[in-house]
Amino acid sequence: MQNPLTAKLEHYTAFSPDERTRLDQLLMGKRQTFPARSEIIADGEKVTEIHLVVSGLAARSKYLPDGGRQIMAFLVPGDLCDVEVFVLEAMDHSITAISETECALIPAKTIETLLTEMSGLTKGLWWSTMSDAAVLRERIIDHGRRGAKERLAHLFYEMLIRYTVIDQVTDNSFSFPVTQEELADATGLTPVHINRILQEMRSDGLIELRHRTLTVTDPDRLKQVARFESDYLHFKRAAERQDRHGKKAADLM
Amino acid sequence: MQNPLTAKLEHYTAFSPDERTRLDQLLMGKRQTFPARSEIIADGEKVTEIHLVVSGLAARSKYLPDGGRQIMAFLVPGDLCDVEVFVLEAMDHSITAISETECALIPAKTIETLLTEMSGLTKGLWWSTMSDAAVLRERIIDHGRRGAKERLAHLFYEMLIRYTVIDQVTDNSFSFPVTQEELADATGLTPVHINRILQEMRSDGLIELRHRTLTVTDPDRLKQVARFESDYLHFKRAAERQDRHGKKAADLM
DNA sequence: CGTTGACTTGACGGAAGTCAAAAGGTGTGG
DNA sequence: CCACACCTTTTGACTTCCGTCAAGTCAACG
Repeated sequence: MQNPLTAKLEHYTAFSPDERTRLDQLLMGKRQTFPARSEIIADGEKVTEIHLVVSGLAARSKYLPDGGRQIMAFLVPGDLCDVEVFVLEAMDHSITAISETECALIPAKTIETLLTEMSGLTKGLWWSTMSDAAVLRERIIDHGRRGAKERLAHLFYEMLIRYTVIDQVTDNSFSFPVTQEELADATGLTPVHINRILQEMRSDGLIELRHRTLTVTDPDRLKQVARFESDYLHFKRAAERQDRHGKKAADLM
Repeated sequence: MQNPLTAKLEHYTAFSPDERTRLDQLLMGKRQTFPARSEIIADGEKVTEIHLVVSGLAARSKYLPDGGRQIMAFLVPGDLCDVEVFVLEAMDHSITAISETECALIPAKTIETLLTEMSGLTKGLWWSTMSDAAVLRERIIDHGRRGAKERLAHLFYEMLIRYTVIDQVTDNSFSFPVTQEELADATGLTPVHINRILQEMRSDGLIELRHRTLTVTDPDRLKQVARFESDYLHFKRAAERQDRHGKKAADLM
């Protein structure tokens, strides 16, 4: 059978014979087979090899504290499990085998070489893509497994962090000029329902949203309500470096 | 104020002074300001410049045929709007300004240079990230704006295409060894509800799901039920090249 | 043939949607 | 400075989709 990664990528572009050979060689290395229902990569794991699905079926999923589970994507042959190691300190979700799944392992060395030969801009663009994807994954969990109030709370808390990172938060307040209808569009709820939940959150003393400004009255409790658990925005390094912005952002997580 | 892109990326890694200078220079070029509620990038547009939000607030969103709208992500200063042009023929969603938003435009030339100096593997990895993100975005629309039946239908149709691309579909049938509970985890529904919907779909003559094999009895109608509209998997080039797999995959879209 | 895991069925409850109308803001032009 | 239009927010009554709980069936396998 043809290399499924090349098969997939050729739907996007044509490769030179040389490039194709190199891609094919990636699958020639170490292989590992995982039985059905086993964990290919655990949540929180620090991955050093990239896993590529060669046969079988796997899922990118997240286990929630309440025992629930959200599958964010199915991985079929040709799909990569953990490209995000380029950015992430550790996995922010797990990869599980649905049926018996065989993976090709692409060694860390190959990858590190790539990183060093990349320009700062390339890295920046790529990281941007990957951290966006992390936010998207979290939003899927929101929509799939969290109630309306949790969902809104989660969105607000996420925005609090993201605005903190770019240093535009003062006294837990920041400009967030969205209408209730736009909040509805973002959370997959209706404007009417958003309105009712906002009232609840206000009377709970969690937030204020007035004059296009969001004030997080009680960040800790908001975080709790949101079940904001994972460090999915991956600002760990910032926390370690303890720089000006980093310290503030790290405090929130 | 500091360059918001650098500010954000420095939370991930340290840059050399040289790299930082080059990143900063990106924001020194052309700028464009978009009024509130205007479209920064239209769905279907072919973008030649990368847009970086410098100030204001924008949203990555999709307008649905029924007039509804799903916001998939908010874009704050430092966020890139359209890195996906590296893979996509055209945007599969639109970017709209929520409040007045200023963007820095990174010219096509800068980008093309990057592409040529990238190795095939790097491209492969990056594309993989980006097409995964496209699938994630579609899943958010599923969860936010589609009912249970549409959601399941959409998942099935997506899997049909993805398995077709890697040439593992015969007679609209392919191995899809998931339990109803796993389908529930993937769609954000309950196993019980999945069961009832599957029964409906079976009696509608849309699909069969038995013995770990999914048979799409009526692909056209399944696609309709799923409101599967966008070409979000971006196999256009395959369609153009009319190769063996491509022709089949293209027929589905 | 009994155990296990997946699937099926029914009765009931609740979170969120729908529809419709009123109230509150905001900006523009007279 | 008022009046008007328009948009956003708020409120209430009613509906529906989907979740919950719980029991029961079916098929595979040792």
